[in-house]
Amino acid sequence: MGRKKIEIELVDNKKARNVTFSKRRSGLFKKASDLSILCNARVGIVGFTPGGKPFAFGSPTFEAVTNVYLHGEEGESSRKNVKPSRNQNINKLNKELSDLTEELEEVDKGKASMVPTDLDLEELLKVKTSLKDLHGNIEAASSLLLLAKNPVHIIDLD
Amino acid sequence: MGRKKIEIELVDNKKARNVTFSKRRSGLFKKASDLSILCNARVGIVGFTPGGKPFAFGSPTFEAVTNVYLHGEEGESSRKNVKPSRNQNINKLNKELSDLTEELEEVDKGKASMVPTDLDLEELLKVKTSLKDLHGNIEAASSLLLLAKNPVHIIDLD
DNA sequence: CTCACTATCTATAACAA
DNA sequence: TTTGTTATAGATAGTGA
Repeated sequence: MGRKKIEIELVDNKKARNVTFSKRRSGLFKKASDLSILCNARVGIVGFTPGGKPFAFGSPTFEAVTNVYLHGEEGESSRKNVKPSRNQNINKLNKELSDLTEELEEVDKGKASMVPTDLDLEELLKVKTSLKDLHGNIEAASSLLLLAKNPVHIIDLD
Repeated sequence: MGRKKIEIELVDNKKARNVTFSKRRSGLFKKASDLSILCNARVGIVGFTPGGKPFAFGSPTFEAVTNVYLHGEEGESSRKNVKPSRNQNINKLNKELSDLTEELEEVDKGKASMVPTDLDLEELLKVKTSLKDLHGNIEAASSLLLLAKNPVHIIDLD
């Protein structure tokens, strides 16, 4: 699939590895998206980058996947029981995060109208980036939790 | 990628759709596996077939994905013995998150009524520190929540 | 990181069993 | 539904900004 055939084994060069990861992750997401659209299926992907950062993807949306675990869906054989208390914990975490995001945005706006210095804006950007990571963290955690509570079929390659 | 180009839209013929799903899901799993091996990443996939059946795949294993939340990296040791007291821990962590959010709100309010001075940086540092703490708490909460789960059963599909 | 380029390799659409 | 074949469409390795 490239200029040269490669073996499926750890890419030793760290920089090349990251580039490969970036490209292939995008490709994986597209494949998941295509599969979902072509076949009216739901696909969720979660994982960790080589650097340990969590990432998640959902098609049509991540919620569309997790919601089936949470509430089941019409026309489908019942998806078992899920304890509401635990779901609320997850929802609460997500809400806290949403609230935090709003707060930060307001802080940002406030600063913008307060003769901000360049340094301030930089700091805010960093903070916002951290927030974004947090969201990814929660999303991945939520999905994994939902999964874990509902045993599913695992398929092995090979 | 086939004899003919197709649009990415629902395959109307149901039989063809299922064949497509079956093949593309395999392809997706392989892509996930390759990505995981090539880049030393962890990838988990979950979803529902057109027929509503759940499916999942993990590389290197599904547990390897979830374990990052448990132990940060390798190790799948003591996840079997879950203590009932965990709920208390979860609630406690959730409360801490709420408190942190309140703190941030106060920081925000403080800013709003404050004349922009060099104190801005101080406030920003507070926010950043709070965020860092939040991050840690969320990860801890996630881990505890994960601990509360049932083991993912590895069984053959269908 | 991300984007562009493009020669090659890979996945798969259409068929068939 | 699953598997195999084959012609093509699509993904990407290597490289450079």
